[in-house]
Amino acid sequence: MRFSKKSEYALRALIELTGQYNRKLLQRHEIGRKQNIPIEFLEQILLTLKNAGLLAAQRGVGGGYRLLKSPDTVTLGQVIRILDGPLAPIGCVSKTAYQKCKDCPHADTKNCPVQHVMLDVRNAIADILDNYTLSDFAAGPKKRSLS
Amino acid sequence: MRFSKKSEYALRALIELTGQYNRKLLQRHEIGRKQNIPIEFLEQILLTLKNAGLLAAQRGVGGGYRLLKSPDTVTLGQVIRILDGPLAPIGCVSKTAYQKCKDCPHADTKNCPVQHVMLDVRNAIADILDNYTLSDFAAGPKKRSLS
DNA sequence: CAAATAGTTTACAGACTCTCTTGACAATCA
DNA sequence: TGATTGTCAAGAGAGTCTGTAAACTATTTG
Repeated sequence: MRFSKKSEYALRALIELTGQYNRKLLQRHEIGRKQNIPIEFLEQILLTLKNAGLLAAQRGVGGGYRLLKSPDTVTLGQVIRILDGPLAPIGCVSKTAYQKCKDCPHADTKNCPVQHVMLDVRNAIADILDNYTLSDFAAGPKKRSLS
Repeated sequence: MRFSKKSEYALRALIELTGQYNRKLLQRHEIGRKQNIPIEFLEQILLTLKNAGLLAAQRGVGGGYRLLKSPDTVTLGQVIRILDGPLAPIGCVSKTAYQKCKDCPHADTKNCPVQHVMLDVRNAIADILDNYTLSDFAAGPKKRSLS
């Protein structure tokens, strides 16, 4: 039950980009060096984030990446879903990418014990990650609701 | 961010075994048939659960598996950790299998934003799964604290 | 004892994913 | 034009996931 390196790198890269929001462009190698991320892999990740509409890129001399959306409006949940897909621990409790269980004898009955507890888990995860913005995140550890 | 089929099958199998706790032995194919689980794969899972001390097995005619521990004392968190490893979404926030970050620039500083939020996530997951017993689980959907 | 039953163990196969690299290409700027 | 920087497609290598297969051991029944 792990998040991928991709997601982790994406979040770390976004710390840098949030720090430069509305300021300057950041190049791949700057981000890679500061956050210690393999640069070619990072590139893929930045591209994915760009294609998802979070970043803008500029080519050529003095080019680089910048955060397109306000860091107040982007949540960690959004970022992780872009890289890792749904937060839900099993497909049949995902709200953004629901998939019907194929082999569960309780499928469709609304009485599946597995589904019930996994939905709790999904909601707990989403409650945290969908309410945590890049601004919160880049500001570093701070008071949060309750653990 | 998915739990494996192994964990899901394990939980479904344990519903059956909890239902027969202190009653009769259940054979692989009974469990497999009722829960619609590929029998040879199920076998591996039951073995793993047995080796973890949750089940007892008996060979020969009339053999089968039974739950060894009281279903009140076994939590879903325990089961999932046996099959899928730690609940934590990244190694550096696992309480049962901590692993130091290798590439994080904040490693060891206690100021890592990623670590901070992921710890929240880990705790949210563990709070649910480590407080949900097989008895709760096999009893089916019921009132739980708060979602 | 013999045969049937049922769990045990080991091996592995196919598909897929994860992490990362490579190389050719396109746009921008000096 | 040439250097810089992002874009895109492909794939390599290792590992994991989901299962299958086959030989083995223990137990019970007859």
